[in-house]
Amino acid sequence: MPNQTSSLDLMFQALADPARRSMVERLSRGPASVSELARPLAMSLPAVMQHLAMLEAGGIVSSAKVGRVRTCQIRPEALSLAEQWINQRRTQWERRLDRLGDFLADTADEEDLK
Amino acid sequence: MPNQTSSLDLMFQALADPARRSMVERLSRGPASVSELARPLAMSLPAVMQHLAMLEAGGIVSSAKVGRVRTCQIRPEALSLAEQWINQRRTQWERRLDRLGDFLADTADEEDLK
DNA sequence: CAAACACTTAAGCAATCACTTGACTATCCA
DNA sequence: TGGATAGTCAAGTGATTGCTTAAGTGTTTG
Repeated sequence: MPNQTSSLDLMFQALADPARRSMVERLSRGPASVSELARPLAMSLPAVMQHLAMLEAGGIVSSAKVGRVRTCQIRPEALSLAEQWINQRRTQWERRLDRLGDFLADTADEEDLK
Repeated sequence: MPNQTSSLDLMFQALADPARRSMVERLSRGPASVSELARPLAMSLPAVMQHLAMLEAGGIVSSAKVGRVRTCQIRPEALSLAEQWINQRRTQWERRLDRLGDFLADTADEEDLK
């Protein structure tokens, strides 16, 4: 059964692998070529290319080729999209806990009046 | 070759599926049973159980069974871990852009002196 | 021009994912 | 007690991942 993949799917999927996160960490310090990204990773170049493709599919990285060198960059808008999704869930949950706390406090006050 | 999976792997992996994100969205409004989580999803209960297992493996959700009902909850600490990782990469990139901007501005100033 | 460089493509393989159906096991309620 | 309810286990299937090796394609550089 085919997964209908949204942009958040591809984004989180892209971040779910340590090799890809290490590439993102490297890129967060500035642009890099494919072989620079590959250097610290214990795998073949084609493997790195495949990871790069997933990062691009997730919108997290963009790249362009000049001569024989492909240079890669982070796309921070994409990262902030993922960040926002998580943040919204977390704060929604925390607001709920606050309301629950208020409710319990009110109930306690009413108890005090007795 | 076995993937040595870290907690961030499992976390992002857990968030990379629309069914699982919909479960998290539901849970961010408060605790729910397994069948409540399943109701809006067009899939069998066992499928939902498998998604739940991945959410628990990622530390995003915890659950406990009382009588015949299993009640699930969000674990916001886990969510904030993922949020922090993303936030660190994004801000590191943005700081770099700022420094680059300063450098270019300084260079322009020196040009002005000529 | 020829060799080195920086990728790129293709094919293949084992492991994991996202489901399914078909049992089965405990509650809970009348 | 006996049937509905809520969940669980197991096995199987097709698609996707995460790699590999082998064989290219363009770009510099001596």
